[in-house]
Amino acid sequence: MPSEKSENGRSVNQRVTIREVAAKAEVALSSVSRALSGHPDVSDEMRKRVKDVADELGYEPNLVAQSLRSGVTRTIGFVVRDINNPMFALLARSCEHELRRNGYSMILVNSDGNIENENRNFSLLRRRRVDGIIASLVSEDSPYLRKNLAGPRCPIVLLDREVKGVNASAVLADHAAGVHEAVTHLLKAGHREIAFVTGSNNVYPTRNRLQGFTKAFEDAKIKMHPDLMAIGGFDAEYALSHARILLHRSPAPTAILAGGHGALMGISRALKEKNLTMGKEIAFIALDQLPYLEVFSDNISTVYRDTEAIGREAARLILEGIEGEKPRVSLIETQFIERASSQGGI
Amino acid sequence: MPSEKSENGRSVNQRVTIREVAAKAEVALSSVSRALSGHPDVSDEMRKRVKDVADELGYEPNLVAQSLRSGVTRTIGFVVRDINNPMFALLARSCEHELRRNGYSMILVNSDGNIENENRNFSLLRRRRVDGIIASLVSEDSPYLRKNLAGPRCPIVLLDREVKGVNASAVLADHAAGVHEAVTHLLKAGHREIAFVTGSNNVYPTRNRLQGFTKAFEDAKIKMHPDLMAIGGFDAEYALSHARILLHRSPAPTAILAGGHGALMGISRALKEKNLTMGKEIAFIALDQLPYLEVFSDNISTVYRDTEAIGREAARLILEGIEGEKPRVSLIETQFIERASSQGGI
DNA sequence: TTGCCTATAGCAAACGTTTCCAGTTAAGAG
DNA sequence: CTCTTAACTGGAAACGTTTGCTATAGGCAA
Repeated sequence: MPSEKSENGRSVNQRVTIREVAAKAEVALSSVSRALSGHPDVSDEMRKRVKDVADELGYEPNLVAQSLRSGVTRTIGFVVRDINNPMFALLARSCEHELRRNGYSMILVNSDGNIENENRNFSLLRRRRVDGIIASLVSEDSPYLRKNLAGPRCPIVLLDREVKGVNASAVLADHAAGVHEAVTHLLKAGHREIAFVTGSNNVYPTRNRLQGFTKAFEDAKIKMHPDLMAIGGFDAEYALSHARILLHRSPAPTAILAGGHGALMGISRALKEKNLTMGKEIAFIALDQLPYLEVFSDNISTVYRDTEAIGREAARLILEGIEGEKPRVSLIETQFIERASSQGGI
Repeated sequence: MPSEKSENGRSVNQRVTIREVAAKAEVALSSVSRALSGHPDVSDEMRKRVKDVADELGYEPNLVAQSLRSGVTRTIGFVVRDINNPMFALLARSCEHELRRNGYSMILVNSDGNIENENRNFSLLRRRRVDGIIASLVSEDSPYLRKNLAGPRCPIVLLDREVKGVNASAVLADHAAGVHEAVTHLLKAGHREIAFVTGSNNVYPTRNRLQGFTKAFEDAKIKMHPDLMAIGGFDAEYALSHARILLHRSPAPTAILAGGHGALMGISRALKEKNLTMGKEIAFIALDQLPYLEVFSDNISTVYRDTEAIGREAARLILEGIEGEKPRVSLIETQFIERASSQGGI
């Protein structure tokens, strides 16, 4: 009968360890470790012998034990503000790709837009002893922030967030430039009643976009209407209800800017309700090139930024940090891309 | 001057360990461990004392050490075939949510549709000693498959894949039913030249959809045209080139089915090239309710399955497996949802 | 020949937990 | 009053690696 072959005296269920490799190769544990990890103090003969035995036994090093001993987990934590936003999928993907290329794995945790969850996520990553954390924070003024950004003894990269006084790298998009370009375009086309729906200004993108927005008006020496701004929520519900209100205003807005995925959803629903078509009765610009737009709505004007580049850059910054370099801020450019939806309305 | 306070005699850079908690509370290491892990053999007084000291010192257990000792990592590996498919984002998200709710973290690795990458990914997860693996395989006949599915000493859940003779759970969608419904609908509307573009049949969804497709013709006692099927690639390029060919056939197809994200992309581009509008000159059905369709293309008829439910179910199956239950297969229903795009063409 | 250096190998102590086992105390039973 | 038992507590050995230190051997210069 084909017995549960346990040649080496151990149960077949046990995974093979460095100890068994050492025994079979008749060398010391330390030699196996060195031979396999590429340590210089190993003779060619020893290395070959150990590698052969390791292959033969199908030895796969225990990363948990390696981590405990060496203090390095080769794992990066990615805290994402709200994974509902499809941009994050793209970003996380390119980031993971770059990290894996460098021998790191990524643990992705989602805060669902909630500060308490975010705090728990940071704690989890600290307990897991990740080598670095990439974070898209829910807000820049959470009470846990100091602890979470200063506490961990690992490099941190913030995505599109500005937190003063912490020693973290950051990837910031230059939203202001793109928005400035977009709004200037609208003003030149004769628009005056330009509405703007976006999330609250406790995060950098909102503030930065606002800067570009107001500066465009200033540069054109045109007075803007503060009551056309709905600054307060990134979710579709907020955008929907505020878009409804804005559309009932008189004079009605002739153009409308959507800050992010939720705003895009909400506004497009509100427009449909009132039977308004983007690019005809009203000009529309999305302040983010959301990935799904490429597919079916290739007529939507956007302020574009290269999301995959942001992910890659975040990965590079965290790797730099791990190698001991000083934190730094990396600026990503944005650009207004004119398509059909920003026509009309005038 | 505010010196680098090192009250406990250790460098401030060192993380606090169970040892320091034990010292400060003047109890044994083992008592601290038991008190914090909820072990029953601990007096109330001891538990309080330990917890107070732990809080005071800001002790955060080292999950790496816990894992090494206990053999449990509370980590699930998620091998995804190709994260380009936006459905996976949704699926992974709901899965991660369910896992985190149960105290598990998820490591997501992407195979980019490549068998070698997939093999490396499995190896990585084994070395990380994950407690379970959820996998969407590149193909069902990769040479590494036996090793990767039988090798790891942990439960496995396959997503929409059938691999005979391995002891794994699976979440399978009942594509056949939805496709049967969709094709029957088209046949009743008078369509005869129904084209079908999808990935190769070395994965279950293709084979299963094909079953539903042919059975619908059989049940209607109508002969189908095999030359209207393009079975071979999930990527947009494949779909584009084959859709072009199909559209030049004579008689031209009056309806076209897209199997998955890539097919949808490719076909819609081909239609645009020929200036054909879905629901007018040609009927169109997407064999997957892709998340972005809800947003702008709410007129696309689809065969729907609840992607988030699939993610949740995968999480539950893996947790079951960890608790020692036998692997099992869970079937998810699909359903034809008629919208405007499946009109016309006749 | 002697001494020193280099290259390599082995031993054993970590890393931070959990858990088995044995010991202590106090309470309850006889 | 003694014995048994229950309820805890402490000590120490794991878990599977890496790594500092020591030992050995051979080569080479003096």
